[in-house]
Amino acid sequence: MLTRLFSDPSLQSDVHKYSGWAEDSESEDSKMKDDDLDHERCRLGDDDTDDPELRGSGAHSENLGEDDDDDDLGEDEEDEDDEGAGEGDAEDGRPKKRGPKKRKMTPARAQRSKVRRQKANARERTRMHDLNSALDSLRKVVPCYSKTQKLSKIETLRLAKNYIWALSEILRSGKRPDLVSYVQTLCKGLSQPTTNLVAGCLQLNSRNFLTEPCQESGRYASSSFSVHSYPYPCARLASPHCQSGSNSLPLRTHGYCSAYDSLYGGSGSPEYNSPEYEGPLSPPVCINGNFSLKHQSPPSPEHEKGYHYSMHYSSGLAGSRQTPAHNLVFGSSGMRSGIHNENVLPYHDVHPHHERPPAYDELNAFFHN
DNA sequence: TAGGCCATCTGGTCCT
DNA sequence: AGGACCAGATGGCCTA
Repeated sequence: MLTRLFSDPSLQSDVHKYSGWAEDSESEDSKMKDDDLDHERCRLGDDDTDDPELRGSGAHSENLGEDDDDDDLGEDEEDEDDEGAGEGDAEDGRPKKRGPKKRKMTPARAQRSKVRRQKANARERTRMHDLNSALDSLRKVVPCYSKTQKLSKIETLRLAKNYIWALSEILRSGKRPDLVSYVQTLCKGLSQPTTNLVAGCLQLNSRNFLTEPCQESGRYASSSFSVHSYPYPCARLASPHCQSGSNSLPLRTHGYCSAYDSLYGGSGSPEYNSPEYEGPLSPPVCINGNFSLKHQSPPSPEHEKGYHYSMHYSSGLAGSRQTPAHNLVFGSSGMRSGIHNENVLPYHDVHPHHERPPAYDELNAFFHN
């Protein structure tokens, strides 16, 4: 909010005045910005110096505003030592400047400073790009991934934290968690939109909680949230072919898609190579069973063995009735139907092994026991 | 249009 | 001195 407040052009002059006060000098960045012609924030530049050492020199500045009587000091004053500026500060009630005397800003020094600043900017950009790349990598291994509707940075971190926590709890307890608590754990602290997104990715909107007997798979039909009987969704999501393919059920919502898109879209789907998606899928979070990391597609008897405990979505879920009590927090936007996890592409197929979170192997082994 | 999110610039601080 | 890291400031873009 403060940023917003400061963003108000009507307030910016006051903000800069404040900045000048707070930093006991004119705004140095105004000079720095002058050096960067492609940046719009050069608006305050009135000096060709950009050496931070000149901060607090008491040089003239519009930033100091109308109450600053030092404006008439002129540029000559800028090269004076701190004492002069300090006295001026004292008159303004500002603390006397301490520290080494300011060195005169020669053109050579100014040029060096400018280059230094530009290099620092480039490094900072690179650093932030690396950070964003790492965040993208993280997005791909949390239970909800979409290239079209990326989680925000903060939501990615929150979800990752929750995910780690949930997996840790699974390992610690040695039990399959309750579906509801699992989802609640994942979504703890997330915004409502993100919660809905995650729930959608997990195929867990309200209707999923009111299950009808599984009519298609016939395996995990249940009307309860039984840990052992409820068909947990695999959150291996957002396939590269996440399109409303002709052979896919309408699973896509708000730009993300579920594992089912990949299932029904399949490699043979015309949409499979949609340029919209090209990254790896999110890992499975089939907490009701093993993580099926070694599944192959198309399914084979080995696969059946592999996801013996895997989630199976009931087509009946799509049309199932729901009661308000089951609405939970997920809303109803993310409902999908007709989900068969037999068709879920194995995580191993879409995630290079080196990208697989280490926990998955352990968890996979665990659920195979 | 307000608010959220983001990229970028910037100066400060700490460390090598 | 220079690099890494951080946080504040700012403007752009997007969406409800």
